[in-house]
Amino acid sequence: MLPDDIVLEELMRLSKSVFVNREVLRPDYVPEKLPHREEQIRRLTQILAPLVRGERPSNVFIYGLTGTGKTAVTRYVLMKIKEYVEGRGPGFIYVYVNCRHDDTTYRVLARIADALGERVPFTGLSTAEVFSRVKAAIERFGGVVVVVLDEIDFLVKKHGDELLYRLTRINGELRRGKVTLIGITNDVSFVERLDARVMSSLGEVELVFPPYTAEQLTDILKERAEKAFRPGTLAPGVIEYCAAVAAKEHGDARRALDLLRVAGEIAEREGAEKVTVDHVKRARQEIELDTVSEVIKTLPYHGKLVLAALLVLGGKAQSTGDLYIAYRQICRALGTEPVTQRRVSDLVGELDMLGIVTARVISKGRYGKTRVIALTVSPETVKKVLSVEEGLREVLA
DNA sequence: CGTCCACAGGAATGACGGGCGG
DNA sequence: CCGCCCGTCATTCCTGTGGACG
Repeated sequence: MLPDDIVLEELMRLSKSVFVNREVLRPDYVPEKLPHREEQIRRLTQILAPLVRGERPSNVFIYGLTGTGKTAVTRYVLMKIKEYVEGRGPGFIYVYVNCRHDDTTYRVLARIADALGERVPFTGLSTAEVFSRVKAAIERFGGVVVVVLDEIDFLVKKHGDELLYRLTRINGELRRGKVTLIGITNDVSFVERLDARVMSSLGEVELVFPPYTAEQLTDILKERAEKAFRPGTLAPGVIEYCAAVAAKEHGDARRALDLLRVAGEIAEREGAEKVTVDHVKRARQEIELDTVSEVIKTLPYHGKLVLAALLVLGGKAQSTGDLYIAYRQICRALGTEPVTQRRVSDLVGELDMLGIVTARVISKGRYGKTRVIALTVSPETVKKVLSVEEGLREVLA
């Protein structure tokens, strides 16, 4: 094929695409406009304004459910302040850490070190060593370091608040340089479990992000769709449908944007002229399949078996004990040594955290206290993903 | 109104593999 | 290469508890 033909073919293909710029719909895209978050932007800017003078702002604690714009607003405001400060005064460094991904003390510290230009090995050092390296790096830098700890509840759930405690006290130990912490969480109950000393320090200022309504989601989607799609490629009602679905799931803008993007991708794959509501419906299924297989992939082997046991029970178990019995049967069928009930209890907790199962503690009075466990995704999806696993196809049949 | 069930979930511990500094 | 430290999966032992039953 001649280069000319390649170019022509590619141009033809692109001109038919429903997208002009699909990046705009990606979750990590920081838009120029953040509809219905004006108040939060204003507040956060006020709080962080001391950065302009090279001074340390108060620590900030931000609450709000997933997809309510916490991360986007925080990054947006910090980016803008950084641009403003550029060449105008003392600079500052900002570090963004997602604690869902970096969920150990070590990894969080390594992230901070990295942003300060201090290379830290993957593993091998003691956390105390990394901590003192971070401190040294901050003193060398000498300015304000803003540390954003997103989804901070993950870190605390797994490793307690020790790191937080140390970070909130770090300013007293530093001879030069200052640290401001921005903690972000979507788990409100998490606050109660936090040490009072940490909370009073971390929560010097608090900021709340309410969920979006369906109408607000529609605005957000319209805004982005204009940049993402070629004009006239969205069938009527598509945006409203995405907004309605996401509004039902606690006003999650990320979900709404994902839905729209994947629907577009499906339409494009089929060479369709327009994105329709039907594409959105299929996008829902595809997204569910993706998230479920992603989650299951990271699960320990016995975690998968526990999930299989739940499937055998029709997607819900009245008690951990019931589930454990079903799990043991699966182990027997596979000739695998079962783990203890204590361990299964933790695995259930893990599945709950990952959001593919809900586990509510209930008390049945005289008949004990247990957890009622139910699948939150469609059993077919889980079955499809689990069937890939060695020997499980037969067990599930 | 106390008891007592069926677990929840914390704490300590260990085996294991991976990775680094010295 | 050794010794140390890490994260992960798992065990053992344990204390705590909401509320129906007696």
